[in-house]
Amino acid sequence: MAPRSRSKRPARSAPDDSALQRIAARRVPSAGDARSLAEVACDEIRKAIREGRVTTGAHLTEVDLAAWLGMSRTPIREAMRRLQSEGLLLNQPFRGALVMRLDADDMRQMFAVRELLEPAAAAACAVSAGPAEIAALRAIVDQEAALLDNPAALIPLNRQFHDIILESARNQFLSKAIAGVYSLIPLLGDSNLLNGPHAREAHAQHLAIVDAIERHDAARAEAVAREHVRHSLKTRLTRIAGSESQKVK
Amino acid sequence: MAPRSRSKRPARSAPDDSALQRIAARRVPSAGDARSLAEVACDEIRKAIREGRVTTGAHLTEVDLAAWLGMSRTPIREAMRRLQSEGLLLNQPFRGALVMRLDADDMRQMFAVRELLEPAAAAACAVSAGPAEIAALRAIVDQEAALLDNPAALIPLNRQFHDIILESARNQFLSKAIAGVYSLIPLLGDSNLLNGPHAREAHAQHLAIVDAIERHDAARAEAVAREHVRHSLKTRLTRIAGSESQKVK
DNA sequence: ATTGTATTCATTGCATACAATCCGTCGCTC
DNA sequence: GAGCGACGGATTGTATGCAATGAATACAAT
Repeated sequence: MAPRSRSKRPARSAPDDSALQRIAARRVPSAGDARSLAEVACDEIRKAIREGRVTTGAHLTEVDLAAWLGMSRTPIREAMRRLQSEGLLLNQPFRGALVMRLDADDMRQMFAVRELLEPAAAAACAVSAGPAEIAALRAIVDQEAALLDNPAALIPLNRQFHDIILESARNQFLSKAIAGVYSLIPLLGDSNLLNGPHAREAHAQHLAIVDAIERHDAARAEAVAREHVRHSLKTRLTRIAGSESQKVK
Repeated sequence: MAPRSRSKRPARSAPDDSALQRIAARRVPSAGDARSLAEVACDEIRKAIREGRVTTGAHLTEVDLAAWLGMSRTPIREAMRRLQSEGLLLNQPFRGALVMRLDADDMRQMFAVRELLEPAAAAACAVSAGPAEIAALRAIVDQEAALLDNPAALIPLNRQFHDIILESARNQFLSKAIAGVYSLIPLLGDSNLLNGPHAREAHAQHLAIVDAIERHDAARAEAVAREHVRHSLKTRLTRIAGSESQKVK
């Protein structure tokens, strides 16, 4: 435990470079930086969670985060509220907020919903995708093929792939529902794409999905997308089972 | 009226009373007026939208709402942000927020998602519902049977019915996804349950769903729930088509 | 030693003041 | 008369101060 750190406000002895960066960025908004500090805070906290720089169990307080990011509590409040409603943070009554933790059962629930939504999105995309969108999907899959051993490049491509399908499905409610689930994926730990064999299999499935979409074969797109989700869950569960043995509880 | 009923007590004058109050408040934390002003504002605005007291097109500003509800802009901001992320309000850059308007196409998109999620919830409920939950569902359907011509009573029953199914499905992500869609239903206008024939049909479908759940017949529960959603959409589209003729542009 | 109580601390809720920003308009120049 | 820039109103974004409250802890009494 590293709990009571009353002296969590050095602020003058420990110059916070990121804090300075934020202040500088605010004083010189000429670069078209129209983002509010609340959005900045949201993204920074999200990134910190994704990168594991804030551990599940540490309780984040408004003042600590404000000091960290060099802004006042107000935008921090707003960011924390947003992250709480997204499900990334868990509001602990008077003890700050915890980073939400998802166990294997949560993961299964989450993938059960993905297995409902993503195949539907793929099917809708197969129905309504135009040539431009199909070309964009094809381009992404082509890039993937050349980067199968480069997870750092693969991850944003994967995100783009799914985003394009979602947009082509032309259903804002479906998009929002899936986005609500996607935002919690960082809580599941490292991406599956760090796993070479999984990345190859996922790429093959992406390819099959694009082929089906190009032929406007909704049933096939749906089936492959469902298999894609199932395969992703299987990989994650296998990984968890492997690391379970070294968990000290 | 002014919901300004916050009881700020000195908390020092009556030791025994305050102690008892604290203990009671701890046992039932969500029952008292421990709601923050932001929550109050959220509920008030929601209610105003539901009751049509704010028209789509009027732009709500923070200061106006703050004056209306007798609080400062800070909790209003929080409430507006929440309603925006729920999709009830549309943030207009620097001109206040609009009440979101959904057209027939939005409605179809929304029901397409409901048709994915709600049958899945009914199926999961059929698998995992215990006797207590089945009894609760049965009780609601029984009450419905006696109130088929009383929409004001039917509407909360309907909500409870779906809530119990959702909880019994034991999937927090499914619940959140459906909740995200449900919260926008007030934007669709009056409830279908104001329509007598529809209310009867909906009740019959509820009954069939409970029967299936009681027999743990997931496939049947899923099929009836899907039909339930489809029927609801059909009723709404019919109503819209009827009122379309009197719409000026 | 254990229990009940008072104090202190950490944290949030809310209000208010101020700065930044956007849009429309008016006046100025050419 | 037309283009253009500055000003003003409206609205939101941010900082900060204060009050309230829950939790932890030290302390006294039995």
